Amino acid sequence: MTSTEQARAPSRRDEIVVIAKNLFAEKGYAATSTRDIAEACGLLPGSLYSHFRSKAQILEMIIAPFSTRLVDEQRAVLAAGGRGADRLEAMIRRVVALCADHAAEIRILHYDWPHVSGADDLHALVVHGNETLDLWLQVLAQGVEDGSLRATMQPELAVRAITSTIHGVLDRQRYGTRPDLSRALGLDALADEVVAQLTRGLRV
Amino acid sequence: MTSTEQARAPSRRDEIVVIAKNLFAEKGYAATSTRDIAEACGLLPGSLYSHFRSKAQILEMIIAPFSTRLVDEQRAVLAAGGRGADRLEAMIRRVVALCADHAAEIRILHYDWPHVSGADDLHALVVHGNETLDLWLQVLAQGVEDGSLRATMQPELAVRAITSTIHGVLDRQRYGTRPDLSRALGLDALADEVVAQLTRGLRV
DNA sequence: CGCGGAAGCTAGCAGTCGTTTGTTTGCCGC
DNA sequence: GCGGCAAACAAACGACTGCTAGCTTCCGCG
Repeated sequence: MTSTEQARAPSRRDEIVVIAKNLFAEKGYAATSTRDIAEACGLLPGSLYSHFRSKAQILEMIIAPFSTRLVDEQRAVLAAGGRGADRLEAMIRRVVALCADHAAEIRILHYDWPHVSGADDLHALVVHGNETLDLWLQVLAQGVEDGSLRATMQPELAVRAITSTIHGVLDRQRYGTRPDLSRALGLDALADEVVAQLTRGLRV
Repeated sequence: MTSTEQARAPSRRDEIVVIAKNLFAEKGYAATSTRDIAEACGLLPGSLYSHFRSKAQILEMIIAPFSTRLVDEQRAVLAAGGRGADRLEAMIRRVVALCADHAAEIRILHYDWPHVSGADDLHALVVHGNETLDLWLQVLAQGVEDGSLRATMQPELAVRAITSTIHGVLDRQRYGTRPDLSRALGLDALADEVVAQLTRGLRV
Protein backbone atom coordinates (compact mmCIF):
# COMPACT_ATOMS: atom_id res chain seq x y z
CA MET A 1 0.00 0.00 0.00
CA THR A 2 2.89 2.33 -0.65
CA SER A 3 1.18 3.26 -3.87
CA THR A 4 0.06 6.74 -4.80
CA GLU A 5 -3.18 6.33 -2.85
CA GLN A 6 -3.32 6.83 0.89
CA ALA A 7 -4.99 9.42 3.04
CA ARG A 8 -5.16 8.97 6.84
CA ALA A 9 -2.82 10.66 9.27
CA PRO A 10 -2.49 14.11 7.67
CA SER A 11 1.18 14.11 6.85
CA ARG A 12 3.30 17.19 6.52
CA ARG A 13 2.69 16.88 2.82
CA ASP A 14 -1.04 17.31 3.32
CA GLU A 15 -0.56 20.38 5.47
CA ILE A 16 1.55 21.96 2.76
CA VAL A 17 -1.11 21.15 0.19
CA VAL A 18 -3.73 22.98 2.26
CA ILE A 19 -1.52 26.02 2.68
CA ALA A 20 -0.69 26.09 -1.02
CA LYS A 21 -4.36 25.70 -1.88
CA ASN A 22 -5.25 28.86 -0.01
CA LEU A 23 -2.36 30.78 -1.54
CA PHE A 24 -3.29 29.69 -5.05
CA ALA A 25 -6.90 30.64 -4.38
CA GLU A 26 -5.92 34.10 -3.16
CA LYS A 27 -3.28 35.11 -5.65
CA GLY A 28 -3.56 32.61 -8.48
CA TYR A 29 -1.28 29.79 -9.47
CA ALA A 30 1.16 31.76 -11.60
CA ALA A 31 1.41 34.66 -9.18
CA THR A 32 2.18 32.36 -6.24
CA SER A 33 5.83 31.38 -6.20
CA THR A 34 7.26 28.27 -4.64
CA ARG A 35 9.05 30.65 -2.30
CA ASP A 36 5.69 32.05 -1.16
CA ILE A 37 4.48 28.56 -0.39
CA ALA A 38 7.66 27.62 1.42
CA GLU A 39 7.58 30.77 3.52
CA ALA A 40 3.94 30.22 4.48
CA CYS A 41 4.94 26.74 5.63
CA GLY A 42 7.95 27.98 7.58
CA LEU A 43 10.28 26.31 5.13
CA LEU A 44 13.11 27.32 2.87
CA PRO A 45 12.41 27.32 -0.87
CA GLY A 46 14.25 24.13 -1.70
CA SER A 47 12.68 22.12 1.07
CA LEU A 48 9.41 21.81 -0.80
CA TYR A 49 11.11 19.46 -3.20
CA SER A 50 11.51 16.73 -0.62
CA HIS A 51 7.71 16.53 -0.67
CA PHE A 52 6.85 17.32 -4.28
CA ARG A 53 8.37 16.79 -7.65
CA SER A 54 7.26 20.14 -8.96
CA LYS A 55 4.96 23.08 -8.46
CA ALA A 56 2.51 21.46 -10.85
CA GLN A 57 2.32 18.37 -8.67
CA ILE A 58 1.21 20.52 -5.76
CA LEU A 59 -1.56 21.85 -7.92
CA GLU A 60 -2.53 18.34 -8.89
CA MET A 61 -2.74 17.22 -5.26
CA ILE A 62 -4.99 20.18 -4.57
CA ILE A 63 -7.41 19.63 -7.40
CA ALA A 64 -7.49 15.87 -7.89
CA PRO A 65 -9.46 14.94 -4.73
CA PHE A 66 -12.06 17.57 -5.52
CA SER A 67 -12.52 16.69 -9.15
CA THR A 68 -12.82 12.95 -8.49
CA ARG A 69 -15.33 13.70 -5.78
CA LEU A 70 -17.23 15.88 -8.21
CA VAL A 71 -17.66 13.20 -10.84
CA ASP A 72 -18.55 10.71 -8.10
CA GLU A 73 -21.40 12.91 -6.96
CA GLN A 74 -22.64 13.33 -10.49
CA ARG A 75 -22.48 9.60 -11.14
CA ALA A 76 -24.44 8.95 -7.95
CA VAL A 77 -27.24 11.16 -9.22
CA LEU A 78 -27.29 9.37 -12.54
CA ALA A 79 -27.36 5.99 -10.81
CA ALA A 80 -30.50 6.95 -8.89
CA GLY A 81 -33.85 6.93 -10.65
CA GLY A 82 -36.28 9.68 -11.54
CA ARG A 83 -37.21 11.78 -14.51
CA GLY A 84 -34.56 13.76 -16.34
CA ALA A 85 -35.62 17.16 -15.05
CA ASP A 86 -35.58 15.91 -11.48
CA ARG A 87 -32.17 14.34 -11.88
CA LEU A 88 -30.89 17.56 -13.37
CA GLU A 89 -32.19 19.45 -10.38
CA ALA A 90 -30.62 16.95 -8.02
CA MET A 91 -27.32 17.16 -9.84
CA ILE A 92 -27.33 20.94 -9.68
CA ARG A 93 -28.00 20.84 -5.96
CA ARG A 94 -25.26 18.36 -5.20
CA VAL A 95 -22.70 20.11 -7.36
CA VAL A 96 -23.56 23.49 -5.88
CA ALA A 97 -23.23 22.10 -2.37
CA LEU A 98 -19.91 20.46 -3.14
CA CYS A 99 -18.48 23.49 -4.92
CA ALA A 100 -19.57 25.81 -2.14
CA ASP A 101 -17.58 23.59 0.21
CA HIS A 102 -14.52 23.86 -2.01
CA ALA A 103 -14.40 27.50 -2.95
CA ALA A 104 -10.62 27.49 -3.23
CA GLU A 105 -10.53 24.65 -5.71
CA ILE A 106 -13.26 26.27 -7.77
CA ARG A 107 -11.44 29.52 -7.85
CA ILE A 108 -8.23 27.84 -8.96
CA LEU A 109 -9.89 25.76 -11.64
CA HIS A 110 -11.75 28.80 -12.85
CA TYR A 111 -8.91 31.26 -13.22
CA ASP A 112 -5.92 29.01 -13.69
CA TRP A 113 -7.41 26.56 -16.12
CA PRO A 114 -4.92 27.51 -18.84
CA HIS A 115 -2.09 26.45 -16.55
CA VAL A 116 -3.87 23.21 -15.76
CA SER A 117 -4.73 22.31 -19.31
CA GLY A 118 -1.33 23.38 -20.52
CA ALA A 119 0.87 21.37 -18.16
CA ASP A 120 1.86 17.87 -19.21
CA ASP A 121 1.69 16.43 -15.69
CA LEU A 122 -1.87 17.56 -15.25
CA HIS A 123 -3.78 16.10 -18.15
CA ALA A 124 -5.48 13.78 -15.67
CA LEU A 125 -7.34 16.85 -14.45
CA VAL A 126 -8.37 17.68 -18.00
CA VAL A 127 -9.81 14.18 -18.31
CA HIS A 128 -11.84 14.70 -15.15
CA GLY A 129 -13.06 18.02 -16.48
CA ASN A 130 -14.31 16.39 -19.64
CA GLU A 131 -15.98 13.63 -17.64
CA THR A 132 -17.89 16.23 -15.69
CA LEU A 133 -19.12 17.82 -18.88
CA ASP A 134 -20.15 14.43 -20.28
CA LEU A 135 -22.15 13.62 -17.16
CA TRP A 136 -24.04 16.87 -17.50
CA LEU A 137 -24.73 15.97 -21.12
CA GLN A 138 -26.11 12.62 -20.03
CA VAL A 139 -28.69 14.08 -17.64
CA LEU A 140 -29.75 16.53 -20.27
CA ALA A 141 -30.13 13.81 -22.88
CA GLN A 142 -32.27 11.74 -20.53
CA GLY A 143 -34.45 14.72 -19.79
CA VAL A 144 -35.01 15.43 -23.45
CA GLU A 145 -35.79 11.77 -24.04
CA ASP A 146 -38.43 11.49 -21.34
CA GLY A 147 -39.92 14.83 -22.31
CA SER A 148 -39.17 16.66 -19.10
CA LEU A 149 -36.59 19.00 -20.65
CA ARG A 150 -36.90 21.31 -23.60
CA ALA A 151 -36.21 19.36 -26.78
CA THR A 152 -35.04 22.47 -28.62
CA MET A 153 -32.10 23.08 -26.33
CA GLN A 154 -28.52 22.85 -27.54
CA PRO A 155 -26.97 20.44 -25.03
CA GLU A 156 -23.39 21.67 -25.42
CA LEU A 157 -24.56 25.20 -24.85
CA ALA A 158 -26.72 24.20 -21.91
CA VAL A 159 -23.81 22.46 -20.23
CA ARG A 160 -21.71 25.58 -20.46
CA ALA A 161 -24.56 27.66 -19.11
CA ILE A 162 -24.92 25.31 -16.16
CA THR A 163 -21.27 25.08 -15.22
CA SER A 164 -20.56 28.74 -15.86
CA THR A 165 -23.54 29.79 -13.77
CA ILE A 166 -22.50 27.62 -10.85
CA HIS A 167 -18.97 28.96 -10.97
CA GLY A 168 -20.10 32.54 -11.41
CA VAL A 169 -22.55 32.38 -8.53
CA LEU A 170 -19.94 31.03 -6.15
CA ASP A 171 -17.07 33.22 -7.32
CA ARG A 172 -15.81 35.82 -4.93
CA GLN A 173 -12.86 37.01 -6.97
CA ARG A 174 -14.53 38.65 -9.94
CA TYR A 175 -17.27 40.23 -7.89
CA GLY A 176 -15.03 41.34 -5.08
CA THR A 177 -17.03 44.40 -4.11
CA ARG A 178 -20.36 42.58 -4.40
CA PRO A 179 -22.15 40.47 -1.84
CA ASP A 180 -20.95 36.94 -1.22
CA LEU A 181 -24.09 35.15 -2.37
CA SER A 182 -23.54 31.93 -0.50
CA ARG A 183 -23.28 33.96 2.68
CA ALA A 184 -26.06 36.42 1.88
CA LEU A 185 -28.68 33.86 0.88
CA GLY A 186 -27.54 30.76 2.66
CA LEU A 187 -26.64 27.61 0.83
CA ASP A 188 -30.17 26.25 0.48
CA ALA A 189 -31.73 29.42 -0.88
CA LEU A 190 -28.76 29.80 -3.20
CA ALA A 191 -29.22 26.31 -4.58
CA ASP A 192 -32.94 26.93 -4.96
CA GLU A 193 -32.33 30.03 -7.02
CA VAL A 194 -29.66 28.41 -9.16
CA VAL A 195 -32.09 25.61 -9.93
CA ALA A 196 -34.85 28.09 -10.70
CA GLN A 197 -32.58 30.18 -12.88
CA LEU A 198 -31.35 27.23 -14.89
CA THR A 199 -34.58 25.30 -15.25
CA ARG A 200 -37.25 28.04 -15.25
CA GLY A 201 -35.32 31.07 -16.44
CA LEU A 202 -35.95 34.70 -15.66
CA ARG A 203 -39.35 35.25 -17.25
CA VAL A 204 -42.56 34.92 -15.30
CA MET B 1 -6.04 67.31 -29.32
CA THR B 2 -2.78 65.78 -28.17
CA SER B 3 -4.67 64.29 -25.27
CA THR B 4 -4.98 60.59 -24.50
CA GLU B 5 -7.89 60.22 -26.88
CA GLN B 6 -7.37 59.87 -30.63
CA ALA B 7 -7.99 57.05 -33.02
CA ARG B 8 -7.75 57.58 -36.81
CA ALA B 9 -4.86 56.45 -38.95
CA PRO B 10 -3.88 53.15 -37.30
CA SER B 11 -0.49 54.06 -35.95
CA ARG B 12 2.27 51.63 -35.21
CA ARG B 13 1.02 51.75 -31.67
CA ASP B 14 -2.35 50.35 -32.71
CA GLU B 15 -0.74 47.54 -34.67
CA ILE B 16 1.25 46.54 -31.61
CA VAL B 17 -1.90 46.60 -29.51
CA VAL B 18 -3.59 44.16 -31.89
CA ILE B 19 -0.62 41.81 -31.86
CA ALA B 20 -0.40 41.96 -28.08
CA LYS B 21 -4.13 41.34 -27.81
CA ASN B 22 -3.85 38.06 -29.67
CA LEU B 23 -0.84 36.97 -27.66
CA PHE B 24 -2.57 37.75 -24.38
CA ALA B 25 -5.63 35.87 -25.56
CA GLU B 26 -3.59 32.81 -26.49
CA LYS B 27 -1.23 32.51 -23.58
CA GLY B 28 -2.61 34.82 -20.93
CA TYR B 29 -1.35 38.16 -19.70
CA ALA B 30 1.15 36.92 -17.14
CA ALA B 31 2.55 34.22 -19.39
CA THR B 32 3.14 36.65 -22.24
CA SER B 33 6.34 38.59 -21.75
CA THR B 34 7.12 41.97 -23.22
CA ARG B 35 9.82 40.17 -25.19
CA ASP B 36 7.19 37.91 -26.73
CA ILE B 37 5.23 40.94 -27.83
CA ALA B 38 8.30 42.70 -29.19
CA GLU B 39 9.38 39.63 -31.11
CA ALA B 40 5.93 39.21 -32.64
CA CYS B 41 6.14 42.83 -33.76
CA GLY B 42 9.61 42.44 -35.21
CA LEU B 43 11.03 44.66 -32.51
CA LEU B 44 13.63 44.36 -29.84
CA PRO B 45 12.40 44.18 -26.25
CA GLY B 46 13.21 47.72 -25.24
CA SER B 47 11.62 49.31 -28.27
CA LEU B 48 8.12 48.74 -26.95
CA TYR B 49 8.70 51.42 -24.39
CA SER B 50 8.84 54.18 -26.95
CA HIS B 51 5.15 53.39 -27.50
CA PHE B 52 3.95 52.39 -24.04
CA ARG B 53 4.71 53.29 -20.49
CA SER B 54 4.30 49.77 -19.21
CA LYS B 55 2.97 46.32 -19.95
CA ALA B 56 -0.17 47.18 -18.03
CA GLN B 57 -0.81 50.13 -20.31
CA ILE B 58 -0.83 47.79 -23.29
CA LEU B 59 -3.47 45.74 -21.54
CA GLU B 60 -5.47 48.84 -20.85
CA MET B 61 -5.38 49.91 -24.50
CA ILE B 62 -6.60 46.47 -25.45
CA ILE B 63 -9.52 46.31 -23.05
CA ALA B 64 -10.67 49.90 -22.68
CA PRO B 65 -12.23 50.33 -26.16
CA PHE B 66 -14.15 47.12 -25.73
CA SER B 67 -15.44 47.76 -22.24
CA THR B 68 -16.57 51.30 -23.04
CA ARG B 69 -18.30 49.98 -26.13
CA LEU B 70 -19.96 47.32 -23.99
CA VAL B 71 -21.53 49.75 -21.55
CA ASP B 72 -22.53 51.99 -24.47
CA GLU B 73 -24.47 49.14 -26.04
CA GLN B 74 -26.15 48.34 -22.76
CA ARG B 75 -27.09 51.95 -22.20
CA ALA B 76 -28.54 52.14 -25.70
CA VAL B 77 -30.86 49.26 -24.90
CA LEU B 78 -31.96 50.89 -21.67
CA ALA B 79 -32.59 54.17 -23.49
CA ALA B 80 -34.96 52.47 -25.93
CA GLY B 81 -38.45 51.58 -24.76
CA GLY B 82 -40.20 48.26 -24.28
CA ARG B 83 -41.09 45.96 -21.44
CA GLY B 84 -38.39 44.69 -19.12
CA ALA B 85 -38.27 41.17 -20.49
CA ASP B 86 -37.94 42.46 -24.04
CA ARG B 87 -35.19 44.86 -23.07
CA LEU B 88 -33.40 42.05 -21.29
CA GLU B 89 -33.62 39.96 -24.41
CA ALA B 90 -32.35 42.83 -26.54
CA MET B 91 -29.48 43.45 -24.14
CA ILE B 92 -28.49 39.81 -24.21
CA ARG B 93 -28.48 39.80 -28.00
CA ARG B 94 -26.39 42.93 -28.32
CA VAL B 95 -23.90 41.85 -25.69
CA VAL B 96 -23.57 38.39 -27.21
CA ALA B 97 -23.01 39.90 -30.65
CA LEU B 98 -20.42 42.33 -29.34
CA CYS B 99 -18.61 39.74 -27.26
CA ALA B 100 -18.54 37.26 -30.12
CA ASP B 101 -16.82 39.96 -32.15
CA HIS B 102 -14.24 40.46 -29.42
CA ALA B 103 -13.34 36.96 -28.36
CA ALA B 104 -9.81 37.94 -27.44
CA GLU B 105 -10.88 40.69 -25.07
CA ILE B 106 -13.41 38.37 -23.45
CA ARG B 107 -10.81 35.72 -22.95
CA ILE B 108 -8.39 38.17 -21.39
CA LEU B 109 -10.98 39.71 -19.09
CA HIS B 110 -12.14 36.26 -18.08
CA TYR B 111 -8.85 34.63 -17.20
CA ASP B 112 -6.69 37.59 -16.31
CA TRP B 113 -9.19 39.49 -14.24
CA PRO B 114 -7.05 39.17 -11.11
CA HIS B 115 -4.24 40.99 -12.90
CA VAL B 116 -6.63 43.64 -14.10
CA SER B 117 -8.31 44.23 -10.79
CA GLY B 118 -5.00 44.10 -8.99
CA ALA B 119 -3.05 46.65 -11.03
CA ASP B 120 -3.20 50.27 -9.95
CA ASP B 121 -3.15 51.67 -13.47
CA LEU B 122 -6.14 49.62 -14.43
CA HIS B 123 -8.84 50.47 -11.94
CA ALA B 124 -10.66 52.29 -14.71
CA LEU B 125 -11.40 48.86 -16.13
CA VAL B 126 -12.78 47.73 -12.80
CA VAL B 127 -15.13 50.70 -12.82
CA HIS B 128 -16.38 49.73 -16.26
CA GLY B 129 -16.87 46.18 -15.08
CA ASN B 130 -19.06 47.35 -12.23
CA GLU B 131 -21.03 49.61 -14.55
CA THR B 132 -21.80 46.65 -16.74
CA LEU B 133 -23.13 44.72 -13.77
CA ASP B 134 -25.23 47.69 -12.66
CA LEU B 135 -26.78 48.04 -16.11
CA TRP B 136 -27.81 44.41 -16.04
CA LEU B 137 -29.34 45.00 -12.63
CA GLN B 138 -31.33 47.90 -14.02
CA VAL B 139 -32.97 45.88 -16.80
CA LEU B 140 -33.81 43.18 -14.35
CA ALA B 141 -35.34 45.66 -11.91
CA GLN B 142 -37.49 47.15 -14.66
CA GLY B 143 -38.65 43.72 -15.72
CA VAL B 144 -39.65 42.82 -12.19
CA GLU B 145 -41.45 46.13 -11.83
CA ASP B 146 -43.55 45.78 -14.97
CA GLY B 147 -44.27 42.15 -14.18
CA SER B 148 -42.51 40.64 -17.18
CA LEU B 149 -39.74 39.02 -15.14
CA ARG B 150 -39.98 36.64 -12.22
CA ALA B 151 -40.37 38.64 -9.01
CA THR B 152 -38.79 35.89 -6.93
CA MET B 153 -35.43 36.12 -8.65
CA GLN B 154 -32.31 37.25 -6.82
CA PRO B 155 -31.02 40.02 -9.06
CA GLU B 156 -27.37 39.76 -8.02
CA LEU B 157 -27.48 36.06 -8.69
CA ALA B 158 -29.24 36.53 -11.99
CA VAL B 159 -26.63 39.01 -13.17
CA ARG B 160 -23.88 36.53 -12.49
CA ALA B 161 -25.81 33.82 -14.28
CA ILE B 162 -26.22 36.06 -17.31
CA THR B 163 -22.64 37.25 -17.57
CA SER B 164 -21.16 33.88 -16.73
CA THR B 165 -23.32 32.15 -19.28
CA ILE B 166 -22.38 34.58 -22.04
CA HIS B 167 -18.71 34.20 -21.24
CA GLY B 168 -18.94 30.44 -20.93
CA VAL B 169 -20.78 30.02 -24.19
CA LEU B 170 -18.22 32.06 -26.10
CA ASP B 171 -15.15 30.66 -24.37
CA ARG B 172 -12.84 28.54 -26.44
CA GLN B 173 -10.12 28.10 -23.86
CA ARG B 174 -11.83 26.05 -21.19
CA TYR B 175 -13.66 23.86 -23.66
CA GLY B 176 -10.74 23.44 -26.02
CA THR B 177 -11.65 19.98 -27.25
CA ARG B 178 -15.32 20.86 -27.61
CA PRO B 179 -17.12 22.48 -30.50
CA ASP B 180 -16.78 26.21 -30.99
CA LEU B 181 -20.42 27.09 -30.46
CA SER B 182 -20.41 30.38 -32.30
CA ARG B 183 -19.06 28.57 -35.33
CA ALA B 184 -21.20 25.45 -34.98
CA LEU B 185 -24.52 27.21 -34.53
CA GLY B 186 -23.92 30.54 -36.16
CA LEU B 187 -24.23 33.77 -34.28
CA ASP B 188 -28.00 34.15 -34.60
CA ALA B 189 -28.89 30.66 -33.45
CA LEU B 190 -26.39 31.01 -30.63
CA ALA B 191 -27.97 34.24 -29.45
CA ASP B 192 -31.42 32.66 -29.72
CA GLU B 193 -30.41 29.79 -27.51
CA VAL B 194 -28.68 31.99 -24.97
CA VAL B 195 -31.84 34.06 -24.71
CA ALA B 196 -33.98 30.94 -24.39
CA GLN B 197 -31.66 29.44 -21.78
CA LEU B 198 -31.61 32.56 -19.66
CA THR B 199 -35.26 33.57 -19.93
CA ARG B 200 -37.08 30.26 -20.36
CA GLY B 201 -34.69 27.79 -18.77
CA LEU B 202 -34.20 24.15 -19.56
CA ARG B 203 -37.58 22.70 -18.59
CA VAL B 204 -40.37 22.22 -21.08
C1' DC C 1 19.89 72.09 -46.84
C1' DG C 2 19.28 71.41 -42.07
C1' DC C 3 16.95 70.06 -38.22
C1' DG C 4 13.49 68.09 -34.96
C1' DG C 5 11.35 64.31 -33.44
C1' DA C 6 9.65 59.74 -33.71
C1' DA C 7 11.10 54.98 -33.97
C1' DG C 8 14.28 51.60 -33.25
C1' DC C 9 18.59 49.51 -31.59
C1' DT C 10 22.19 48.06 -28.04
C1' DA C 11 23.25 46.77 -23.70
C1' DG C 12 22.20 45.90 -19.38
C1' DC C 13 20.23 46.38 -14.46
C1' DA C 14 18.08 44.38 -10.61
C1' DG C 15 15.15 41.23 -9.43
C1' DT C 16 12.33 36.76 -9.47
C1' DC C 17 11.38 32.32 -11.14
C1' DG C 18 11.37 26.93 -10.58
C1' DT C 19 14.57 23.82 -9.52
C1' DT C 20 18.98 21.13 -8.09
C1' DT C 21 22.68 19.57 -5.25
C1' DG C 22 24.98 18.40 -1.17
C1' DT C 23 24.68 18.49 3.68
C1' DT C 24 22.73 18.47 8.32
C1' DT C 25 19.25 17.57 11.70
C1' DG C 26 16.25 14.78 14.63
C1' DC C 27 13.44 10.97 15.49
C1' DC C 28 12.26 5.73 15.52
C1' DG C 29 13.21 0.94 15.77
C1' DC C 30 16.57 -2.32 16.90
C1' DG D 1 23.74 3.54 21.35
C1' DC D 2 23.43 3.00 16.64
C1' DG D 3 21.86 2.62 11.73
C1' DG D 4 18.55 4.44 8.71
C1' DC D 5 15.62 7.67 6.87
C1' DA D 6 12.60 11.42 6.11
C1' DA D 7 12.64 16.35 6.68
C1' DA D 8 14.78 20.43 6.42
C1' DC D 9 18.66 23.52 5.52
C1' DA D 10 22.18 26.19 2.74
C1' DA D 11 23.56 27.85 -1.44
C1' DA D 12 23.31 28.40 -5.76
C1' DC D 13 22.14 27.40 -11.01
C1' DG D 14 20.48 29.34 -15.35
C1' DA D 15 16.78 31.31 -17.32
C1' DC D 16 13.57 34.81 -17.58
C1' DT D 17 11.12 39.08 -15.92
C1' DG D 18 9.74 44.26 -16.67
C1' DC D 19 12.05 48.06 -17.56
C1' DT D 20 15.80 51.88 -18.44
C1' DA D 21 19.51 54.80 -20.52
C1' DG D 22 21.88 56.28 -24.25
C1' DC D 23 22.82 56.08 -29.04
C1' DT D 24 21.60 55.79 -34.08
C1' DT D 25 18.69 56.00 -38.06
C1' DC D 26 15.57 58.22 -40.97
C1' DC D 27 11.67 60.77 -42.70
C1' DG D 28 9.05 65.15 -43.21
C1' DC D 29 8.86 70.01 -42.77
C1' DG D 30 10.57 74.65 -42.93
